[in-house]
Amino acid sequence: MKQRVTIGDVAKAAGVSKQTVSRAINDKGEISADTKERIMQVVRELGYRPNRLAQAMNTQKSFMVGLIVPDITNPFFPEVARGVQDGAYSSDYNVFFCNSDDDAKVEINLLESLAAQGVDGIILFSHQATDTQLKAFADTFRPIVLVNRTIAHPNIDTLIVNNMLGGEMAADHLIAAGHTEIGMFNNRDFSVDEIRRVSGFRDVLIDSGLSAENIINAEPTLVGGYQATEKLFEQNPTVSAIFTYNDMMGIGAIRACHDLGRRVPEDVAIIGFDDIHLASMYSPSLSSVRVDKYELGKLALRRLLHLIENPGNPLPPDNVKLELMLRESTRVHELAAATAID
Amino acid sequence: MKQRVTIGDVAKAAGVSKQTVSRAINDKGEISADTKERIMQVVRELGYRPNRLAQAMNTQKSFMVGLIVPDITNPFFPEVARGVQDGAYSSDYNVFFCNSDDDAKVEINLLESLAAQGVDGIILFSHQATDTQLKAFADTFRPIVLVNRTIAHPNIDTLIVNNMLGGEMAADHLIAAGHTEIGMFNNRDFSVDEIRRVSGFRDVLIDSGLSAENIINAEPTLVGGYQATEKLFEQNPTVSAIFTYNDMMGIGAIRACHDLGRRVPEDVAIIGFDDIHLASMYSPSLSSVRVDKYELGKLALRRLLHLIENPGNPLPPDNVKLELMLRESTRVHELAAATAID
DNA sequence: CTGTTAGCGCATTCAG
DNA sequence: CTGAATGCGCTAACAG
Repeated sequence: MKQRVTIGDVAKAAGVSKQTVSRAINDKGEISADTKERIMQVVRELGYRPNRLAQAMNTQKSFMVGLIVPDITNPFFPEVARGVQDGAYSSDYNVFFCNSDDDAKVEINLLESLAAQGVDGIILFSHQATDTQLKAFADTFRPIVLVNRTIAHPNIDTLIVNNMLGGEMAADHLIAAGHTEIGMFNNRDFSVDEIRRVSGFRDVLIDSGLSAENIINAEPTLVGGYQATEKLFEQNPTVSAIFTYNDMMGIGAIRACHDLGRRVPEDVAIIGFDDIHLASMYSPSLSSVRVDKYELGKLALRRLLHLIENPGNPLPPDNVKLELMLRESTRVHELAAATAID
Repeated sequence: MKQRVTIGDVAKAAGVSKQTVSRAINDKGEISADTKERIMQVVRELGYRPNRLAQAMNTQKSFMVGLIVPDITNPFFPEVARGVQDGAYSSDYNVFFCNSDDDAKVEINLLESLAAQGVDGIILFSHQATDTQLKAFADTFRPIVLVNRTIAHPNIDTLIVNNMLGGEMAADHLIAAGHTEIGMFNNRDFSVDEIRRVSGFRDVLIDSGLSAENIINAEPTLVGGYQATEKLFEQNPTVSAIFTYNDMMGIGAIRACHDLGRRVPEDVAIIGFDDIHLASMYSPSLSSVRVDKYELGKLALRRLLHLIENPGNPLPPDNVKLELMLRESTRVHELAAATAID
């Protein structure tokens, strides 16, 4: 294989020093317009591209960032990742998009590995690592943007979705529709901001004098939602509505209802969370609290890049839009055919 | 922020030279057992981790690889990515998992960007860039493993799924079930190995004396499959079965049939390709030609790492398993309730 | 405006 | 078995 062309090759071909080439390509420092033009000409001819690793050695800036999520196969996260990547690419960054398997040990390993690899910062969705672990890591690292979790640390910034509000929106709707026995599926892990969506939901039930006991903890996946549904109806066969921690659980729940001979929405209304693309294409389509995932990714990246440039000075808190999308899974009296793709 | 500890810090603390530390951590070169033990002790105490960027400068090996796919939000690819990443992590590599948007320009940009970033190799799912473009890139780069596409070039290795066979399996089944008017949804782009799944399917139809004209080209997405279905039935309302390029199109097709008042499978049988996790959870569940995605990712990575270690000597061709998964979308006489999660 | 020197953190020569 | 020099490709700090 041909060796990649270096700054030295360009310098030689242009008859100048390496430094001058560096100045030309980085567009800084004074340099005469025509030598610059001449150099850029050579750069183009030789197809030179600066070696980022070498650049990173001096500048301590690698133009790499990490994105760690618990489950890369949950469609929510790839949609977030698109937002992160599009933002990153337009600022000339590359993104390590990593899967932690929702496992504390893997999370820490990934953090350490990315740090050793030299990333300039990390966007982290973490449920498992403890505050202490994350703080210890942050001590020796650079900016981290933590999503849906708050840790007080100079290197850790936070981006929170108003999950409690989302839960309340869903609860208000189901109660207004007349449901009195309502089930909730929560992520099996808690103690983080994210599960506020379920506690927000639950608070509304309690305020309305309804039972708030029908909670099942399970994996936030298709299978988790499926099994939680079986369990729920074993415990309480009279439930007529379910609110799920995310859409994957909601879809699993629809499928389970189908297999259990309970019709959705006639017998059971279901509302999910996230509004992944699939929610509107499922059959019946799934009502859901929409999170603007692409925007969420873009915002997280924006916060991170800002912190990289301005250590210790995070942007003012962002607001991620939420919207209750009502579809067939909560709709009884309208015709299914009226629902198009959205 | 505390500065990350370097090899020099360890050397000083252990009272030896940097070289000796280097030897200790890399476990090569002769070094006495007890000085090594002493050094490793200090390494642990200080929490030292070698800086990969610096290592890469000398060794020309960054322990980073790229994975470029056309659509990160198609669940097929995250499942492949898991295989790639799990393989990579166990060999101490990090993976840039990138989305090309199925756009030639983006593909090339990503390739160039990853190359500048210093990756040791790239796994590429590409439909858009031309052979010429890819060859030109490969000329100045390192190993590439191309999936489902063949290009003769010393730096380009190939991993092919036997798509033609998969198509044939699906066709055999539908014909045996008595279908005579069968639609096919193909990826809008062609000329690559991957679309052989549809041509394999088509060949069987022709050999059986059936019409092979009901082909629609569309985006390989939910919406693409949805719209293709509308178009297909406009053109030929008598079609009783559809084979789709991938599962996303298949699910879009089921949903479209539902909205068009055609029952699946009673009026229309549907078979997809890939067997993404969702296929078995959709309602009705989608029959599909299963590709072992995780294994595919692992194999691709294995081929790539082998090529990184042994330039120019690819492994013998691999065989990715295929299996026809029959579910509700092609099943008329069995009870839906009989289908559990699989 | 341009060239020279130095060094980022590490591994690969070599001496000792 | 260990230490001292040299350089990976590039940029920052100086010279000139």
